[in-house]
Amino acid sequence: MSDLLERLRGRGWRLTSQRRVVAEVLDGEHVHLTADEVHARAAERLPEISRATVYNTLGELVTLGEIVEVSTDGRAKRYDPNAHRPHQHLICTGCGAIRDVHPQGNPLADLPAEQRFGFAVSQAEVTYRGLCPNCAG
Amino acid sequence: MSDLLERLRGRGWRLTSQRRVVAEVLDGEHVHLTADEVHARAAERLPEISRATVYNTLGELVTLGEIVEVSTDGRAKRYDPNAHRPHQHLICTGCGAIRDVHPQGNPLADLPAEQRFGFAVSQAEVTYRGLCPNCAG
DNA sequence: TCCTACGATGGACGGAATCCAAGTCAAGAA
DNA sequence: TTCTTGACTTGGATTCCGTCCATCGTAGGA
Repeated sequence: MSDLLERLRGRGWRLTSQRRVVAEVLDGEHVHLTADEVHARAAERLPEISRATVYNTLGELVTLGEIVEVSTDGRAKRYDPNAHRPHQHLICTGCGAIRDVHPQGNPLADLPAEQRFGFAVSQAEVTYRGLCPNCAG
Repeated sequence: MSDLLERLRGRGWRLTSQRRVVAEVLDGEHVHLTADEVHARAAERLPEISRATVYNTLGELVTLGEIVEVSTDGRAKRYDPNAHRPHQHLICTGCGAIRDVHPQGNPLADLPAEQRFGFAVSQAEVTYRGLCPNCAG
């Protein structure tokens, strides 16, 4: 059993076949899938799984901090299984491909106190955009 | 007539009452409105204006670079009329309020060449999140 | 093995945005 | 000024993404 499933069990999760399959899909693919893509891959192994269950499970995994929601454009959210290493995203403006990137520096430190307007700023998310090699050709 | 309408005319826009009203709404309010809020404010002056027209006009203004689309959460997109001065956004995780902020430094420079994977990176968008003074209370 | 509360199901529902065919009108031409 | 035309507007239907809900099923403890 994967580390992910171990952790979920440790948190008191009831281990159903549906949750197992969703977790395995995310654990196996290190890409950024939409909920529908997760559902499609899960349904290959467990044909009766419903979309509602996939949405529920994804939401729970996000709450537990095991995966991260990525809202790139205004389209469907994507789910990033690489939640334990902090990173940012680089998105192709042509085809929408997403890569994890690790910029230097700390963007949080770049926001001076007088630019915080009394907010308790806790997070800085950076999205880089540009054309990928394929789309630039 | 406002500068914005001047520029649009210069670009060959047919100047309809609907477009004029939408442009005026955005020019007047320096907040981040949703398409529906733009429609509501526009309808105060031009009751028959349709949602489709508001969406069309917003899309055209985005293409022309006069306004910027902001996808904060998974909810409705917001439109930022402050497109000519580069800036980033600070969003309250409690109430969703948005402020324009001007961080120091250049996030684009923080992405080393070996982290660009051949992309022609042209833009870096930073979203800060935290609790605003009201929500922190 | 039995119980039961937690989880799964799938169809209905909702908001956001787009599409489309038909009607309207801004602005250049005469 | 009036005419003409293609760009623009309209609103209802449609799609897409996601959530809700009543009902059914089942994991896992007793």
